[in-house]
Order: sequence, then structure tokens, then C-alpha cells
Amino acid sequence: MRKRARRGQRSTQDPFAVIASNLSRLVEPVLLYLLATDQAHYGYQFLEAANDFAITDAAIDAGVIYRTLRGLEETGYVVSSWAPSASGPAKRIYELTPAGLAHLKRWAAVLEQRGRAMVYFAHLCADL
Amino acid sequence: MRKRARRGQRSTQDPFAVIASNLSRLVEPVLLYLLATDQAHYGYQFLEAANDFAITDAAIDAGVIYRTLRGLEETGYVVSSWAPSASGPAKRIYELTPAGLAHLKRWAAVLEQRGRAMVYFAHLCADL
DNA sequence: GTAAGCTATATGTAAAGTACATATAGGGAG
DNA sequence: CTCCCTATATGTACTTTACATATAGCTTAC
Repeated sequence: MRKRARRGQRSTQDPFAVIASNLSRLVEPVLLYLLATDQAHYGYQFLEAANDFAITDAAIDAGVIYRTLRGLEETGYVVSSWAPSASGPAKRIYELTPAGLAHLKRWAAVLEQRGRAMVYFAHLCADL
Repeated sequence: MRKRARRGQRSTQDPFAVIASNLSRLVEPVLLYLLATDQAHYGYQFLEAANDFAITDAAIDAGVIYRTLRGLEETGYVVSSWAPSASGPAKRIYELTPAGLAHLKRWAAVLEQRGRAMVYFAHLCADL
């Protein structure tokens, strides 16, 4: 990673918070997508990949990624196993389950609907 | 209002929470928009109008509306005044300020960008 | 006249979610 | 040996949200 993942300041400052910054819960579908497309299979790799991702322009917090991955495992959308590394610490490798892929598809349907509604709303506002 | 605004259950249940349910912070731009278009000028009216609104399909919590309106007033995006009612309790009437309109425009720009990103992402997922 | 029900605003509080900090540890470069 | 990068994990304060509840004016039905 090029940079030490600068912390995205928000909360009291940024009024567009949830949608504009980290897109909060969208971390979940992004992780599932990266897994589904073999772009990432462990935490640190997700951290790099997710930060280059379109929907999320701010740096994603490492803590959020590791905790989200654990949550996905608890609900059975991913499974994990340890893989020793030749150079560096061991990695926890994640794999997508069929249930996880189905969950990603549901996310896609929701995001499409909501995304369209947001664009539509934006156009309504632009006409003011 | 036809119905007593059934509470939108989510949290532990609904995994699509933020985006799928109340769209959380989107309450703010929706309120500003309703004000800008003279569709609502006080809390209870926002409650009715916002629930018929496209982006938010779940019932919006009254507490969130009143607190959001107060927040908008603190930041100078709206101003309020009391208006007595011939039939029923007094209403706190809100008006949009120029700063509030500008804020709504900024919201629109953000929502358009994010909405497009979400639709794009949804299509990526659909191809899996 | 009083109880029920609608309009209307407001706040208390527990739970959930996020940001930021920090702890731990393996391995390579100098 | 020290510094830095990779890699995972957790503590915690803060913010946001959901849901409940309190208050009160007015209207309609009994």
C-alpha cells in the first residue's frame, strides 16, 4: 500500500457523512464483490482494493473491514481458513459461499433501485 | 394520515439497513426538498409527505424528523416560527434560507454521483 | 362531560454503527 | 537491532438510529 490509509475525518464535520464518505454499510457488498471476482481474499488485500473502489472514495477503516468479514462469516456468507505466508505473518483467507453470492445479488437489486431513486431525486433538486 | 406510521423494523433483522430502509441521513435532503417545493412546512406535514417519498420506502420516525429540523435550524439552513392553529395545537413553521437551498444543491450533486456509482456497481454484480 | 382519537411537537434511552487508536506479531532491509 | 511493511485484531468514545413515551389542543361520539 502506498499510503498509510489516511483517516477520513467526518462525524461533526462532514454533513454528507454516510452516503458521501465511506458509504458505511456498503462495505459489506463491496467485500462480497471483491471476493466473488477474486480481486481479494484476505483482510489486508481488501483494504487496498476497497480504497481504489468507485463507490467508496474515502479510506476504509481496517477495523471495519476485519469486523465486517467476521460478521459475514457468522452469517455464513463467507468461510475462512489460515494460510501461512512465506514472507510475513499468516493470512486469514476468505471464500465466498453460495449463500454469500445470493446475498450479493440481493444487495445489487437494492442498490440498483436505491441508486436510481437517488439520481432521480438529484434531478428534481437540480430543477429548483 | 391514514396509518399510525408503523415502525420500520430493521437493526438486527434487516441487513440492508441504512440504504434499504430509512436511508438514514437522506432525511435531511428530503426535508429540504419538501420545504423548497412548498410541499411541507412543519413537522407533522413532513411526516406525511416524506412517507410517500420515493427514496424512502419505510416509515420515517417522527423523532428523527423533529430532531433533524432542529439540526437544520442550528446550522442556519432553515428558520422557524410558531403559528397558532384554529383547530388543533400550534405548529412550528419552517422556512428555507438561501444557505439551505445551497446545501440542498450540494446534496443533489453528491446523490447524483453516489447514485450513479451504486447503479454501476449493481450492474457489475449482475454480471456474476 | 368525558372518553377516544387525531393533530402536533418533543425528548428519553438502548442499541447499533463508525472512527480512531492501539496491541500484537512475522519478516525483510540496512 | 531497529525500522518499516505486512497482517490481524480489539478497545472505546462518539454519533446515529429505532422505538417508546410525554405533553397538549381540539373534535367527535356516546
